[in-house]
Amino acid sequence: MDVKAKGNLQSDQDDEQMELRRGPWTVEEDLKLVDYIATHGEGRWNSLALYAGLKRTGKSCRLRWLNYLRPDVRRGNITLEEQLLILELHSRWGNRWSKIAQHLPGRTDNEIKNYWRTRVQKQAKQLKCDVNSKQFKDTMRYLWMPRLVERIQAAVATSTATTAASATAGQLVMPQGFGGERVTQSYTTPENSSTAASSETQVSPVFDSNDYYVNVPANDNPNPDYFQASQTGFSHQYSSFISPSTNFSNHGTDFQPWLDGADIATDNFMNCDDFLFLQQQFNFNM
DNA sequence: AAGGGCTTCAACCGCACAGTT
DNA sequence: CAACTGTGCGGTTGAAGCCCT
Repeated sequence: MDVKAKGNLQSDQDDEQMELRRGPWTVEEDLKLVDYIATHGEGRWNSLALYAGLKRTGKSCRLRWLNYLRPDVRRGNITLEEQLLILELHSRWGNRWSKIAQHLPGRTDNEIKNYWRTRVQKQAKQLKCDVNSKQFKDTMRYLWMPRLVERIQAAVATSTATTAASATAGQLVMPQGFGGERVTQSYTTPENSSTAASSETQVSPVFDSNDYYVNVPANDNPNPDYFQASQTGFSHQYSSFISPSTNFSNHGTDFQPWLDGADIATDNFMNCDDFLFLQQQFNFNM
């Protein structure tokens, strides 16, 4: 057996004692793991694997449980709100996937990491720019994120027209001014996490009214009105980074891809027009 | 229909670090 | 204090499914 892990002596010993399984988990293995944890709880993964009769490493059991079998794991497409939050939190913390995941209940760090690599990095690659470059970050901040905000607003406007908005216990509520709508959210931000237990917390799901700008160096801010706008309220933050006086200011009225109703898909935040526009911007500025 | 390329995501790996012995 | 053990994290891989020709 190919044992590459050298940092975990216990794993090596386990390998020597019995043939360890690798690769995809079977239904039987899943059931064993779930049953054992239901009875004995999680933790002590190496011994858990042994006592549960699983020919897996403790690490493998832990990963399978946390990323797949845990009852509160959310599956399915990343929603627009989640996309927005991921972009925002990544702009703050970088590849701190587990930290980001803490603010998206039910989403795992692995899932977020995969999302970033398959969607966001792919776009950067297609634009032939580095995902960590200022240009790409500005693109996220001034184009993709406002685009997502607009889409969320559009979706909310549609849903509230048919069903009365109801903020249920445990959900968070976007503040008034976020498109004038009350948007229930199920995630928490660093700013609200301490108060998330309250039944209705009036916080920004994406930005704290100060934090976002505090983290932007003065000479990194393309818009002199930016900070001032941030002082005046949540909605101004969004409007200000929708129309920064930068590379993207020549959108005029022609470029409003996020208002294209046909493109309101939850898993693609960039359509053909977006991409062509961005390519032009990048070529122009390079 | 087939097969080659691409995308997605579950799973693995190596490392770091904290706790325990 | 050193060795050992358990856990968590970020990076990477590879199998499976999808898409295109």
